[in-house]
Amino acid sequence: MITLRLPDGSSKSFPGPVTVAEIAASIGAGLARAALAAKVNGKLVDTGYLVQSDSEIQIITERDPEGVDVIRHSTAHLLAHAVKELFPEAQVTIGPVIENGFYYDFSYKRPFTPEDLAAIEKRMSEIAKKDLPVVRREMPRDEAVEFFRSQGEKYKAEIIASIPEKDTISLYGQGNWIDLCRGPHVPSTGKLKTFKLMRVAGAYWRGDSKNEMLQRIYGTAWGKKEDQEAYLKMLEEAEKRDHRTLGTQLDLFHMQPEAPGLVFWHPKGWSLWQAVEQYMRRVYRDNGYQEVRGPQILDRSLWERTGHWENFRDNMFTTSSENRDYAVKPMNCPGHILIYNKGVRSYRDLPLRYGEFGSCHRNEPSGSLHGLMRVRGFVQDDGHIFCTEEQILGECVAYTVLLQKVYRDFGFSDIIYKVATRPAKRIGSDESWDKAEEALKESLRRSNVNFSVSAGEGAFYGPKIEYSLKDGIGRVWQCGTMQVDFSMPGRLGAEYVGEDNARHTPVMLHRAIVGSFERFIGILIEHYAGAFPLWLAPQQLVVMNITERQAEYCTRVRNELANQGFRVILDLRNEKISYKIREHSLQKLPYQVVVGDKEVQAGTVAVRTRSGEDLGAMPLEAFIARLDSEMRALAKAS
RNA sequence: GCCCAUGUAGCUCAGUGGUAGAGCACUCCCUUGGUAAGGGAGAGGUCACGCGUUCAAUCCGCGUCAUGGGCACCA
Repeated sequence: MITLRLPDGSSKSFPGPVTVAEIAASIGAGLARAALAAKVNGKLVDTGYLVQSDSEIQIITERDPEGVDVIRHSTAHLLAHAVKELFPEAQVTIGPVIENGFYYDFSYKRPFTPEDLAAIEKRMSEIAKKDLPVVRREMPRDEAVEFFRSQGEKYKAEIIASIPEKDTISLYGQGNWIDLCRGPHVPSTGKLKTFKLMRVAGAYWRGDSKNEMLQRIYGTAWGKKEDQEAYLKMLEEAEKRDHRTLGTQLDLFHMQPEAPGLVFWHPKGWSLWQAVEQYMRRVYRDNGYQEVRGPQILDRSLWERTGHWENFRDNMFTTSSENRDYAVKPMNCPGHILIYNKGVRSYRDLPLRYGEFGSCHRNEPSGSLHGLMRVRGFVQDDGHIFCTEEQILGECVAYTVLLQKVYRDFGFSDIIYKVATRPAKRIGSDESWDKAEEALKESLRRSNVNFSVSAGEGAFYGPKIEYSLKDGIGRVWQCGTMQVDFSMPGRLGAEYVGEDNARHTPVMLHRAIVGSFERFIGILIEHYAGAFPLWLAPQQLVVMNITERQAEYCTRVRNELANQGFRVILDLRNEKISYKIREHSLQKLPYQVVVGDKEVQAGTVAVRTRSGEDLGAMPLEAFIARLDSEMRALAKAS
């Protein structure tokens, strides 16, 4: 007798061992049809799994996240099956589930083309329609290695050979096709109805750039058709708000072949930059940072002392003159230490905080460049805090509070926290690491936030907190960082005189809130889809006339708004008002001011918002008061 | 850096082995019109760059550069 507990709390008994499919059928015909897999005592299994003892069981369908994952995994198999039918020489490797879908890597003599993709997708649908049962079977490891080797699947054999010898391997087959897999999978290929192949790309075998390149096919798969449609729609939306597209449309910036990975900021883009920079400058000023500025290039010998010349030589831009070698700075910290070192510091000076809008250059690999998100020249809101180990906690607590306020002001409310702890290869004593890691964690606890720990992911010179924000369409970007550094102050000879009148090496904290301005502005562009809140908008207002008769009045209104500190443009062109409104709406200006004879006569302005709302006519002073209060409220989510 | 694709007017994109086209933008003219495109005319391109094949190359081949999608990298 076997008793099963169901998620609703009820129980069901069976006279002997019973499969998941039979259990589902005993509950209802509908559930039997919908069953994709099951969770037995928390473990995900196939519908063919035989339950042999009392268990907690939950039938998994496409409504469960696990069900969608099973569908995606099985669709990856379906893809491999179709590829093997169409291209028998192709060798299979791995095909995992990823966010929103799956991929499968193949080794083939030539890259797959978009036409191949269409043919493969068609074949996948055909195989799915046949509703082939998906069958699990098990095999000792060595037998499995032999099996795949005999099939000419050397990659698969290699993967299995790296599994411990004693383990039993599970294989999944459908029709005449078979693959190594942990499972679980859907009961039959007919369950796979909603999928789409997205693209082909190269990917290294086992993720190592020393290995050969495989052909990776990406696909998306869903339980419900509507979910896939919503996903494809979301992709379209994301494409529309791509910062590169908007950068051109809104005339913010451009890049060109003479300067790959470097940005030409146009007037409107630079205006946006300045809004961010001036805000961040206030952040420095109001939080105990002294703004500094170091030189752009520094002698090679300095980079040898920091270790950069040895470790990052290929990624640094260098230049030489009069028999001296220089490197364009890839980071700002050495400069800050050199400033710190000029003079004798006392423990009374600590914590000492420097902040810089530091311009750095790194020769990133050509293939990694990506719009504003990954560039070769960038500016960081780079701050360094010199302090004692005891002061780390207090500094981190204050920093997290500050970062939260900054992100909120920019319109981001969702922040993700991660602490990266000591790696195997590291410097510094275990006591120091203990103290520093605990300080980072404790600072987050005191901020009352949830955080995850990435064990071993810290830098060799110290642990760090990584702060990521979630944008308007749910994408996550890592921007902020707080890193403890036990190494660099010592390397460059930074010290302070302690209470004991002896010299000590300070701890240095590296911290940035927005990270790279370029990237952060790229994120802002996409977050707001170019419709920036008033305080960030490059052009906040436009004043336009209806006929020539109001030109002079419009000019006076423009001048007054400009005098009040607003970024305002004047549009007196000989065009219809609807034409002008359309144009400035497309340029996403927050407010449009219309002036016709009526307004001139009444001494008012007619105001229209970006969203198309007509605020009606009002005295200019009333409009300015409204703008002022909106500016004070700072950023609001779009 | 690696794989694949792409590169035609300021922008978005058609197109062809016989040196090119549209829409928008731009200039000029008409129009002075009240909340998302008024009308007409004009100007604008070494078809990314280099080398080949060819009587002839924007088109075919090779190379370079850049961009895009991934991979790898990211102090």
